[in-house]
Amino acid sequence: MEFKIEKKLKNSLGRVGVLTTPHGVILTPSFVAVGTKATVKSLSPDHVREAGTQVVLGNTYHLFLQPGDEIVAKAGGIGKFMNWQGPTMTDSGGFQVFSLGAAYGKNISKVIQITDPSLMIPERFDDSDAPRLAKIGQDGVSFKSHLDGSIHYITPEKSIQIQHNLGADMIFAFDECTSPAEDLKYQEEALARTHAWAKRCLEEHIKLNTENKISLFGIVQGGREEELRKRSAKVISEMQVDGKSFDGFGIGGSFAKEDMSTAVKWVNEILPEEKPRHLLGIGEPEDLFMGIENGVDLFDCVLPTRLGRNGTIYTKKGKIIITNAKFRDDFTPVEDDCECYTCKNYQRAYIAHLFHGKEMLAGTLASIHNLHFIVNLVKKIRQSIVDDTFYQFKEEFLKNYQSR
RNA sequence: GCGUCGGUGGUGGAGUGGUCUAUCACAACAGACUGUAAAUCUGUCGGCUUCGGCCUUCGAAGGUUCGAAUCCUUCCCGACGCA
Repeated sequence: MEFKIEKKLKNSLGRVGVLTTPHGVILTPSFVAVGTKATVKSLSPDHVREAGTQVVLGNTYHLFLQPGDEIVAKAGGIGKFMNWQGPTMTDSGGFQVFSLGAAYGKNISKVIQITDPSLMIPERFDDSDAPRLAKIGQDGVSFKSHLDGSIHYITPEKSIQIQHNLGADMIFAFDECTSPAEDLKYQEEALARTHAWAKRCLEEHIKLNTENKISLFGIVQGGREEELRKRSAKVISEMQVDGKSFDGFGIGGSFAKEDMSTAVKWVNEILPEEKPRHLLGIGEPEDLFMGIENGVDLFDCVLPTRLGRNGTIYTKKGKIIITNAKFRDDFTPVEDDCECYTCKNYQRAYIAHLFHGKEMLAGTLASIHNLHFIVNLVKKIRQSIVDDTFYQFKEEFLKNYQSR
């Protein structure tokens, strides 16, 4: 993998680059489509490509459970297996430590709405009895399969082994994505663990990466604490094994919306400029502008496809819920100037009808548009940096987007 | 004409003397969703409301009762059976 910065955004951390992988070139910043189980839900690879997507991200935990990484390896790797010819990535399962652990059965998610910091401390009295499918030990994480209840112990080494079997171009270190509700003491503990695991991931990766085809991204954590975030960025970027370090970096964690931009900035001011940075799991239009302005090169997010399947569609004037009564007789396209397959061929009334009728095509058409919308928004932002019109573009876009 | 069974909120369908504006499902309406336990989940779903309540509902009208969707009478409507 090779990363080249082509242009920088003045007075900020933002940049435009070219990331070359064994399966093709990625023009960054770029939005990565999420294909957890080696499929971008409801879309064929043709749809994904036609939406402008350059990279797809699969998931270690999910593919390990089903169909099993050996099967994917025998199929020729995740790309071949799912018939995606372009670059691929896999997430390490670190997010599942959070989503199936601390967040399990709770109302906590990747981005939470909290303004009052005092509200963020509580949680961790003794909730060790709380039901969860992921339990953290010093050495790794014990997962109870959400599919059949079987127990699986995932260590950093195991995650890397699975990811090498899956065979994506870029893989991630196994980390612990912490809940923002954890207190400082826990964040420190978890961060130490993430760092120790990162080292083990790097060691295992170097051992396995004999053909030098796979690139490993280290993940920065640290919650909302400036000191921890900066420490993590430093530790992860300086980490070396046999003179080798991480090829790129992920920025992880669950954020309060207000904290996200500061956290990203703290981290990217420290991470080495010449390596790519991936803001994990982030995705709303506002966040993409924020991330790019603050030096992020790659994003992935389930929102385009999840929102699409659930009936929410992106437009330049904000999101619309296509099942709303007013769209039942709206015979215009979702967006009249959109180039996606959905907009070129279908009316809102028809898509609304498909959703009301619970037809499978509903989620597909909505996801095609949403993925196209987000992927191309990032492309346009990239172009605006090239054209020196980033700030104008951002202001204009957000004014329209938030006008409703 | 006689007999039997039935008529419950948009629909289906519970409830058979008080805890009933009435279980539940569907439909409808609105909302949520950020490294996918997600084609999922939440809320509303008779009217009014100063959100504490108030008023009106179970085919219709009477009646019994402290109290009726629930019991009785008559009527209306539907299905089936016998003439």
